[in-house]
Amino acid sequence: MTVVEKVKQQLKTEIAESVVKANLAEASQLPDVILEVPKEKSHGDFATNMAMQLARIAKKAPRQIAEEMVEHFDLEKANIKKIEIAGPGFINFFLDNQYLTDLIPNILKEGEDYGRSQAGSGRKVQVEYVSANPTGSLHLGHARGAAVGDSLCRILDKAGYKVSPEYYTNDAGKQIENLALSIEARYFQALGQDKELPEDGYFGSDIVQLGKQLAEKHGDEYVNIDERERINVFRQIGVEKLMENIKKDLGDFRVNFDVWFSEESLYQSGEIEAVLEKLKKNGRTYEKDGALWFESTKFGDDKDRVLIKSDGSYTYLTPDIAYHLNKLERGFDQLINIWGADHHGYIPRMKAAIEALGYDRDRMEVQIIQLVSLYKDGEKMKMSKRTGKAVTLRELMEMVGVDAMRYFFAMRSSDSHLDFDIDLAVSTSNENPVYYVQYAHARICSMLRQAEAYRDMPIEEVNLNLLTSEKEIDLLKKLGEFPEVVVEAAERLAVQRVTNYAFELASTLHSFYNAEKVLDDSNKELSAARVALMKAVKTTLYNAMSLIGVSAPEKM
RNA sequence: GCGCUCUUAGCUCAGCUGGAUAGAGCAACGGCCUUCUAAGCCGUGGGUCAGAGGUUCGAAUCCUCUAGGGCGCGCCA
Repeated sequence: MTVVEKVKQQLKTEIAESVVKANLAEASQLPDVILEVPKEKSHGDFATNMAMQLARIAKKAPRQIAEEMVEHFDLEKANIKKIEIAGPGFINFFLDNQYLTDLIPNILKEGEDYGRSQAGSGRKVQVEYVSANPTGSLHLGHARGAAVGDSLCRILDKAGYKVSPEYYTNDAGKQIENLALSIEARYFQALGQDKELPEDGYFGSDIVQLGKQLAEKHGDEYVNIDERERINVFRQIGVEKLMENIKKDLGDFRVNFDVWFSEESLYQSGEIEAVLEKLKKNGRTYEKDGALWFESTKFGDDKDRVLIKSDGSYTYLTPDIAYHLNKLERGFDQLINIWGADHHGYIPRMKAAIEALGYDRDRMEVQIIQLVSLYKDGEKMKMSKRTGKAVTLRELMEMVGVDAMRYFFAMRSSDSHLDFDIDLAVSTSNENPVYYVQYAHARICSMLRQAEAYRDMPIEEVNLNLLTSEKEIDLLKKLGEFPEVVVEAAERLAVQRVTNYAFELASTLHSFYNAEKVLDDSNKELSAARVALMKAVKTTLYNAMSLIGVSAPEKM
């Protein structure tokens, strides 16, 4: 438990006890004690709305209740300097903030682990994201999903969950057939022969390249073999090659997976057959018009879904159900799927399937990633995977750099549209928030480089009680918030909380920097204390930035 | 048409699951470098939280309706 949590806990206990002591309510009737940090500084360090909540139970006016509570407070025990009753019945607490300086030795000791907590109590969470078909390069939409998914994994891990990031490779089915046919066509074209691409083929330049490479490497070796065999070979080569590219792109984007799960493996292991059997046995299927249907409407879907088409092949849904059963059987407490906005209509049927298989539908949680619109020179760029004209993750990475992309994608809540302004992301101006945060880190590093006399001083020898100015207390408070921010971001799957926090901490630092001088030879004791504070800020900034995959430069 | 979702300052968005006078950044305007990095700081202006009802001590937040945007609604994937 951090110092801040201890103090808050203490205060909550005091609040609860004051209610009981004042005979306002029985301990059993007591609502949860809510402590908030007021927006307005003049409203104290913490505030509670307990008096208002008790109005009905105690049958008294809130302000009257507040007064009776205040009479029964043990100020010393709860570290309180001053109490005020304000507004409709808020009780504002002004604390002796000296306790905050204890944060510094803690942060320095914990280092990269500052912010880590046991909030998730080791619950096993699987996060499946990106999962793009190996039929081309990753584009902008995937990039946002990748950034959000990876950041989320890092945050969940920090908050004490046991996280398993996973990529589901759709290496089977019709789209892969089309990929093979597209490669075949490009291969023939590279050999100077005429060959049409299939109607739903992939027109990307990477496929053209691949066809050319195959022609160069293997000549006409594949021209005269059996067509089935040729398609098979191209399918394998295509999946392997494109997955290789995808992995490379993701790696360079600082996104890593523990598990790459192959759809094809579900066919080979017989799990698709097995899940169909299970659904049939549970009486959740029926036959109609020569197809096998899943009664998903019994579980809240708006229409039933076909599992086996009348031509005998599976729909997209079928292996996906098998995949989700596989995940559930692996014993995860929670499955988090990160899907593009175009798949949101797919959620009810997947939840229906999970329920039909006998699991709690809420075991699976879907985080929707909304579309990204790219702007360049004030103009909106359109993306389309099929025409091959899409802006790819790789291209954008080369244009604006990983840091800017990761920051921008982690900056907004993922369920709202994002306008990505390329010119803004590359600009090295003050319009660019990435630099604002990085600059704060670099600034501290610069100071530490010059702080030879203090930077290696053991923390026990530093008089931290000298840190009493308003800006110093602001910084300390902000530092203390970090662990809670991580926990909240994890619980609500809200990556942007961490980004906003990093921005706020940077802002508090810049403000402090302009108000106070850290290195001052005429006051060495204070300088030493401030250097220690700077080290703590540096560590916390670094940790926050790591969570969203943004680098923390030492010089800019 | 039905379902999901979004609508907050001129622009892009936060808003801690119901709290006090709704906040940032950009843009606009005015200040701050003989002092540790001015990619910074300080200040000013800017709002019918899309609209209308409701729930209650209290609503941007919860419920209903309306308007507008996005996405989805295949024996496609």
